[in-house]
Amino acid sequence: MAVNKKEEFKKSEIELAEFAKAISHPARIAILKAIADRDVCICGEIVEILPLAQSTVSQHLKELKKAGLIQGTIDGTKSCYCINWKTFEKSANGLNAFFEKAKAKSEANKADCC
Amino acid sequence: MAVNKKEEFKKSEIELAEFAKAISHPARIAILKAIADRDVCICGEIVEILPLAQSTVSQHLKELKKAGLIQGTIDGTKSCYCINWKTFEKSANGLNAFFEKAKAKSEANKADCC
DNA sequence: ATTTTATATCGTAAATATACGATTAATATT
DNA sequence: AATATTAATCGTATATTTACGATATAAAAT
Repeated sequence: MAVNKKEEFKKSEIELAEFAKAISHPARIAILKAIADRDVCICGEIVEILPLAQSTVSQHLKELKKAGLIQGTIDGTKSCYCINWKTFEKSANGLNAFFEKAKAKSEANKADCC
Repeated sequence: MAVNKKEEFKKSEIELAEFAKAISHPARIAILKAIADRDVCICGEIVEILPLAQSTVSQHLKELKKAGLIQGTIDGTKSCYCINWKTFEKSANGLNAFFEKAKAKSEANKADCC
C-alpha cells in the first residue's frame, strides 16, 4: 500500500500538481508574497515575519527552491532570496491555462446536471 | 512537534493554500479534467480512466468535494459528479490575483539581486 | 583568536496523505 | 427473493509533510 502511483499520470498533470503542491502551504504563500513585496531580496527577515522556527522556514524555502520558484545566493552570513520569475510565470501560466480550458468546456456544455 | 501552525497565517493565505492543496495531486487534476471534459457528469467512468483503485478514487473525489470544487448527486446506483463552477472560478481567480499581484511587484522593482 | 550572527542541515516526533482490500449500503436486474 | 452493480466507508500499512531543537558551518564583528 501507499505505493506511489503519481508517475502513472500525464506529465502535464504531474507538473501542475507539483506546482500546486509547492504553494499548498500558507507559509510558502507568505514567503513568496514577502519576497515579491520587497525590492531587495530578503532572507532572515522572512523568519521574523512568519510564526515559525528558523529551521522550519529554511525547510519551506528549500521546497520553494526545489520547485524552482525562488533562487538564493549567499551574501556574507546572510542568505538572499528572490523569485525565479521565469519558472514562476511559466508555472502560473500553466495552471491558468488549465483553469481556462476547463472553463471553456463549461461554456460549451452548459449542462449543469447535478 | 508537528503542531499545526497553519491557522496562524492570514485567511487569504490559508485559502489560497487550501485550494492549491486540493489540486496538488495528479489524480485530482485528472479528475477535474475528466469531469470538465464531458457534457454529462460522469462517475464510475473516472475509475476506468485513472490508474487507481475505486476506493482511492472515491477518496480523491471526497477531497475535491470538501474543497467545494465538485458536487455529486446520486442517480440510482451511480454517482454523478460535476464541477462547482462558482467555487472553482472563485478559487482560480483568487490564485490568479495572487500571481498577478506578485508579478506587478516585480515590474515595479526590476531589481534582480540574486 | 574568540565570539557573535545567520542560515543550513540533521535527527526526530507527530500529523497528514496516499493507497488498497474488505465491507457496507442501496438500487437494479434477473 | 436472490443476485449483481455501483460507490461510499472502514481499517490499515506506508510514505510524506510539518515542525522543532540541536548542531554544524561559515562569515562578521569584537
